[in-house]
Amino acid sequence: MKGKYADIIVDIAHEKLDRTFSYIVPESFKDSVDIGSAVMIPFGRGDRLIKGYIVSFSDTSDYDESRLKCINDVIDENNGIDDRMVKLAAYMRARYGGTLIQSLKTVLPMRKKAAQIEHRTVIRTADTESITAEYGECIRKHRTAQARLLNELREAESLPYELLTGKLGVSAQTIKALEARGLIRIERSLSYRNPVKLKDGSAGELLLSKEQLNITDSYKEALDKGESVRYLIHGITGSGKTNVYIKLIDDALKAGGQAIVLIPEIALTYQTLKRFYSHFGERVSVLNSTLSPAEKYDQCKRAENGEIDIMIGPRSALFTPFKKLKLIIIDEEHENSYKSEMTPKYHARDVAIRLSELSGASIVLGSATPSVDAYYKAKAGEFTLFTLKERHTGQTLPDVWVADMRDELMAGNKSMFSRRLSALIEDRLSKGEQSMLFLNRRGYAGFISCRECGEVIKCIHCDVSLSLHKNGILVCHYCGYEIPRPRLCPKCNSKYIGEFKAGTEQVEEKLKMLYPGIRTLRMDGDTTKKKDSYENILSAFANNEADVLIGTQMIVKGHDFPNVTCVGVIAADMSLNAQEYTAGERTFELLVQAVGRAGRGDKKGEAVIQTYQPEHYAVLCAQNQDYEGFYEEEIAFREICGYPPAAHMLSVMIMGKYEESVKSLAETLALVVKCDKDFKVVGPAPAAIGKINDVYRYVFYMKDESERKLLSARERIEDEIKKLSPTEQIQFDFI
DNA sequence: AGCACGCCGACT
DNA sequence: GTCGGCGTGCTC
Repeated sequence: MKGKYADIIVDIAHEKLDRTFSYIVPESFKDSVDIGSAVMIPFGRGDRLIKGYIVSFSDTSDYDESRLKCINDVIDENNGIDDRMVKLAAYMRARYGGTLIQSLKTVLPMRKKAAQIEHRTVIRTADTESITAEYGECIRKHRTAQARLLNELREAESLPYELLTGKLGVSAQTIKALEARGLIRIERSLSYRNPVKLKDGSAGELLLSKEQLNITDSYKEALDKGESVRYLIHGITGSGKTNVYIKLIDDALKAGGQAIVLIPEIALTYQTLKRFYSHFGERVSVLNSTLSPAEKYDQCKRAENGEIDIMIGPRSALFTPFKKLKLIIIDEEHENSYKSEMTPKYHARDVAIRLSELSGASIVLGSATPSVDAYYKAKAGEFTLFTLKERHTGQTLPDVWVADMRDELMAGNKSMFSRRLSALIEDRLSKGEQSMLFLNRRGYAGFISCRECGEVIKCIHCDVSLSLHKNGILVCHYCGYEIPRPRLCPKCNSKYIGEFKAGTEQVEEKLKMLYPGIRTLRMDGDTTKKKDSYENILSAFANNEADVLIGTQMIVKGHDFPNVTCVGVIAADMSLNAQEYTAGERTFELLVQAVGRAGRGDKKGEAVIQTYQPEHYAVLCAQNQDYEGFYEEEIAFREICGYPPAAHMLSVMIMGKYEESVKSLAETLALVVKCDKDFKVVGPAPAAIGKINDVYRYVFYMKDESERKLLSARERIEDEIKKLSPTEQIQFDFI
């Protein structure tokens, strides 16, 4: 039970503070605190009040008991479910690195009532001349820290506070000193967010096919026995996965349980939600990015109090504090957005599996193109595989053509559209039907390929394409191998070798040149920057306001356009040559999805995949919609090369302002693991994006079949970091 | 992270 | 001698 003392993690993300501190629990708070509670505690010499989280209780303390301080206040009471969440955070800390407080904040994200996020900016209040004068003064007086800051301010009007204390190594008191002298001021800005409301629908009847019943019956059986299950549903688009989910949730709810449904943010549309609302009404709640932190907090409280039973949302909805969690569903399980980009860089699928273990819940993954990872788990018996092959809408799959762009060049066609695709677009124009042109921009990081034979210049060590740098040198971002850019194709001696150039703008221009009067819509990073423009473009296209929609990744997901009967993939290769081992998987997924956009109405669709590598299995299998075939090829590749899921991988990224010190730190850290163990360390080398905002990035990788070995390697690196306490930032990524 | 302590160079 | 910037170490 609760003891006299509470072990508390303080809300400061720093390795040196990444441990618990003991505090006395005053008698008056005994009833309101529990594991996971947020409390205010006096910390440090000045006894300044900071926030902390209780992670455990004890009756004894290793620390001098007379020097223990008291908990000052309880900010957030809770009812004990957070024991599980603290364990989940501990798992995430152990698996993905970082500090426990970072993991805790991920897991207990909505515990702050604050409706706004504070952001600090340092703004200079003097003109350039006086700053320069002051700078000279500081140099003379050897005030190096102030000089560094003033030097930056000569160039910039304002700088983010965190940048100064982090990358520049200027301490808070130096900033305060300059503020006191009236040279700068610190501005605190608050950002707000607007809420979005959804309406309820009315209940409808669910008709399930034999295939679908197979899944739901099996679940019901396990549920009756009080067992939990792990399912992977491989269901082609239109096979009615959502109806299966609804039935599963229905059963879980009837058994007194609660459910979490994860959906990629992009698929979180009104139509999808409506289906859940119409079945479960007010028992459903939705978390999305448009909710303010205060609203998210309210939703969590409702879940905790049992006012709702189903939470739908992206990745973070996984941390809904349900007391009787019985089912976790992850739809479109292969989606990249389930992987967090922030420390801890967790994957929702893996964390969900751990959460299901901690709470005794079942877990159901669903996808039209399951991730190699999940399929591998299913093959290994960790998940039960179900396949949905029938389309309940009765639509047929489109005819898919592969256009070999090498042949096009040989036939004298130097344009970016193959003859087949041109013919189809013309045909659709005459019939008043619509086309979609999908431009694969993934891996557009300047690889070099031969337009005649399709050869791509690759690294001799790593089997990834080399990137062209501005100085004309080809560099491997895995191992650092470099060669000068060749003039002729090393395979066929053709001089048609170079960077592949094709942006959405160029495609649009070319189309307008070829077909004057054609109405086009363009959707990419540039055109969707404005708020709501994403929805606007899609609805304009749905209203037949354009003949062709040109876009990147974002047009292949979600929305159905019944009048689209032609889909063209301009350059399928681009993602094949991305510098990631998942390039094949990503390409296959994108192609299957893109092709699936054609013929969603009653009219039959056609699709053209343009490529320089028509023989690549990702292209061939996408053409035939052959998932099994693709998986077999892909897993063979992963096994041979020792990539996940056949092995685990740990990447270490070092980021800092000075390239030399970043590089040497990377080498030092790599050496820690290089010399003493038998597993392969690749690199260090500059990261795929070697410099962002003047911050240099170096990276090295380790691959091994043993998860434990890699995690212990990470611990050793973390120890070394603690010892050196460098100014550079280090990020781990474990797959 | 942020605060106190104490070292060391600069200036009266 | 003192003043004050800036590195160092500690925080229950």
